[in-house]
Amino acid sequence: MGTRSVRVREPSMNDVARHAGVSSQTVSRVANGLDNVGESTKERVLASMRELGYRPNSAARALRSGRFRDIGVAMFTLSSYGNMRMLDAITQAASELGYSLTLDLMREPTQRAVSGAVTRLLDQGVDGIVMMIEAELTDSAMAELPAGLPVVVNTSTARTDYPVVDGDQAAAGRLATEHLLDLGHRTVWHVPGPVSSYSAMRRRDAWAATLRAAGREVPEVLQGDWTAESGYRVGLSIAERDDITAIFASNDQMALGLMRALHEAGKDVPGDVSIVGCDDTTESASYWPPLTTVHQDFEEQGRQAVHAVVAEIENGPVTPARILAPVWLVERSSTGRPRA
Amino acid sequence: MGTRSVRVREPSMNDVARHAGVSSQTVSRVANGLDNVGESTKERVLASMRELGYRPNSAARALRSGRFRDIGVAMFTLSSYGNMRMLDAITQAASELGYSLTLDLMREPTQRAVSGAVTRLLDQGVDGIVMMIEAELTDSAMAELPAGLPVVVNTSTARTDYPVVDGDQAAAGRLATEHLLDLGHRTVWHVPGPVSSYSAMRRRDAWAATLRAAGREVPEVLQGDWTAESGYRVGLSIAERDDITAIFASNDQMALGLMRALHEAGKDVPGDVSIVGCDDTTESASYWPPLTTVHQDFEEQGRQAVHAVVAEIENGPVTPARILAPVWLVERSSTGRPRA
DNA sequence: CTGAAAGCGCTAACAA
DNA sequence: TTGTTAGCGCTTTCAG
Repeated sequence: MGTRSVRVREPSMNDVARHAGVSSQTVSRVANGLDNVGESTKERVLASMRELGYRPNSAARALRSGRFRDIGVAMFTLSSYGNMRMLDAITQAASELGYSLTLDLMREPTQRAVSGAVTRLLDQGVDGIVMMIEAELTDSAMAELPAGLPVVVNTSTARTDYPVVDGDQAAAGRLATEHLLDLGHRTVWHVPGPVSSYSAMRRRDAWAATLRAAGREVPEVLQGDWTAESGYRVGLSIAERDDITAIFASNDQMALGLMRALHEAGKDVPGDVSIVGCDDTTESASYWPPLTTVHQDFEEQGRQAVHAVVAEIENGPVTPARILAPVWLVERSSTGRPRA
Repeated sequence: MGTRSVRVREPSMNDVARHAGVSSQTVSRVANGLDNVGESTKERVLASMRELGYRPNSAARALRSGRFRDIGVAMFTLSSYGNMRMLDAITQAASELGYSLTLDLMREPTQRAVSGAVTRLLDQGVDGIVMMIEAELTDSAMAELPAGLPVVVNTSTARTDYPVVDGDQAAAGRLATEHLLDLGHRTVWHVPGPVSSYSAMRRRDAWAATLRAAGREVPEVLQGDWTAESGYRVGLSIAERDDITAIFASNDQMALGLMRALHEAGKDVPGDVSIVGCDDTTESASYWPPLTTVHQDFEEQGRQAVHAVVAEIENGPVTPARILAPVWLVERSSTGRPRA
């Protein structure tokens, strides 16, 4: 303990080979778990490895084999609940498949930032990339990707030449809206996420379509930007209106802000206004009141994304699939029938 | 354009050298930004690089130089607000210093899990490791680390032979408690995080010490486990008691759960009970009521951790520092004077 | 089942 | 300022 001195040379395969009295080739075979090695030889090699504290040199291996067994993840802020959950699932899935994970965060939603992230990841030597981007810049940024690089994108885009994994945002918008309509509300108002977001756009479209299909009026949108703060501002702006009895917020944070504004204005949720969120963050069950929301299976999305890149890495280009993770409504206490 | 075909060989330094009519050594110098290269030669090489789409091979570089310019992060769940923020800051700081980041998540708080993570990171070839662990297993697990490996730990432990970066948990507990006492509360109750957590323990100790220093009774602890759910359960269990007027919860989520239980029981916050949280999560400002809490500078911690490992990587062992990031109280609406 | 030879792409050390 | 030589630790290929 406490002897954290200068770094010494790590033992190499040659060292192990010499120690075990075999060729370095045999050591390599043992290290890679190949079966064309005699039982006793294998034992001997394993023993030497242990004794010497051998650790394979991934640089040498990668140099030789051209594979790093490393996948890169490029995404914007971790602070979004969905991103965080997906990253969690991605790390787990990657490690289960024997891949390590290199993370690169993009600071701004610009094409430059995306290219920068991809470049850094590529320079680093990743075998494939999972891109978690949801803005419009996707397409042009993706055009720069080197041909043949396995890539999986989180949010659907116009392009269709790489696998896409996403939640079923259309269903999310529909489920939330139908729930409110079923409760007897005349129509449903909507607080969408930023216009640059594909997910937000898809939820919004589904909300409007559901309303139209039911023959209801489609109110003007109450623009938000994903933050609770924006939900709060929206809430303040409509707190005095008695004609608004049902609101679908495109994420839980905005729903939270909305409820805070309503509380401050002395309105009751769900007595005066029913609120539905989206994502089902861990804490939404503890909001006041506990939030009715649409659950997204981010874990599933993360897992699918990794499986898709790894499949591409190991088996070459596949016909790009488009995977939609299911969503479902979680009914809690922020919704109810409108007052008679 | 959908031409994601088979991968072709990437151009090497030799290719660039041939193309530019110089030696591969010169290309290397240009690639590394050394200044002992003629201006015109440099231009020519740069042009060739661009034309051929040259990208340095990090495996070869790492093999030769023994450095990957990669730091590993081992941590438990991403779902804790603090971890998430720190990881965010760590990624940013690493990329600013020209390091890439490999992430490994440990699934359970066991020694085995920690060793596993370290092993994977080491096999991957990281130059240093930032460990974000806060349980007691730290010490024994750390004992296994190879000598000479730059390591920074997030939570203080008994060991002192590697740099430690942490928030000032003692100040957090003191600030929260003093705030409530200053408001006129007779004493302050406490909902600590799990007993296995060092941070929780330190906040708790500070809470008790502050109470004792003020000559107040130190009530029994209301045990939580970081989740909002546990805060809710605690809240339910004390909802009927009129002698409890002030509670310090060791994180914001537990405070949220606590407030939900109090609301359900018809109690007013802060009218009947004042609540202080800890961490200052983004959403705590939108809780109902907006939460008074102790702000932790997780960004600072992440940044410091990276700077510390990188310093160790680049300059060799340093005398291990113990860095405490400052905390401060953020007063919002969940605290007030007790009823007369 | 085992070994020898060659070389992946790069940089450190030296020479010109 | 530029080039030459060698070799990092491993795996691929080919021989035995």
